[in-house]
Amino acid sequence: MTQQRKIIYDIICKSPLHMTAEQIYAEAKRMRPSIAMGTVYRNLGLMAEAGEILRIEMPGRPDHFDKTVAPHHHCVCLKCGAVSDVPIPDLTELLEKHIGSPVTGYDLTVHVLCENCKE
Amino acid sequence: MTQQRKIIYDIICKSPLHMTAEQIYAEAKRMRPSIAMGTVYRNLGLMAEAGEILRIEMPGRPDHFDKTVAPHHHCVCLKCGAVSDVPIPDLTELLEKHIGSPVTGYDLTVHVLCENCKE
DNA sequence: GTAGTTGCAAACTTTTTGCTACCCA
DNA sequence: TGGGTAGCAAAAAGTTTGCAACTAC
Repeated sequence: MTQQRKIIYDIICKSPLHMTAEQIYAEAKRMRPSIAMGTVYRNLGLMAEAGEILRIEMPGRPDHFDKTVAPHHHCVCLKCGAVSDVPIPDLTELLEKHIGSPVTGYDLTVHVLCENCKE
Repeated sequence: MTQQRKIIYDIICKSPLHMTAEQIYAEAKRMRPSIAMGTVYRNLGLMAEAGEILRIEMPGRPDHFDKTVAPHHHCVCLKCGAVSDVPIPDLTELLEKHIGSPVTGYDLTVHVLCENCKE
């Protein structure tokens, strides 16, 4: 584990938000101005693959990253783009019941207006 | 409605598949070799916005387009990337019940192995 | 005639990758 | 001292856009 990776990992762990690579980069740059975007992406990818962090993908938006690696769901605010956790049980069984064949997994993102944005 | 738009619309309507812009472009080019990718994207965007076709977005994959505009759900084959319809009821109420606040909408893509790909 | 559309190419966004130099275990 | 990284810059993939020429009505 290099200094860079530690910085990136700490940013994710300390933040209550689910940040994008861009946001993590900006934050990391404050602590180590020489850090490169490529390094951020590379380490995010490696940590996500190793199961140390969770990559949250959703259509049309940059990936976000979550310190909570246990499977769970997320919502995104349609106005500001903020991503947060949401208490929904696993839907695999329900989906299989309706589809009638095995389901490998699924992507779900709930659209909401977050507290700040629901004017 | 220009010739180009009509060609694009017909391709979508005639195909049982949910094609990508790339695939639609390839098909359109056979009928009108001078057509440009930009024209395909522009018309897909315009028709999707007008509600004449449905844009299917999912993380990490190109958009697909569907002639069925009524809201419904889709699955994607993890092996070949083919997208098809899937009979799942609307989940808005279920989601709101769990979350406890209004839900504007949601993205759901079910991961499967399609008939051809389930070894 | 003119508003809208084409084809082309360039720009854009997000993410990945090739490369050389470097650092540390 | 050699395998894994960093930093940089270029590339990749998918999509959008600016613009001059052209179409359709």
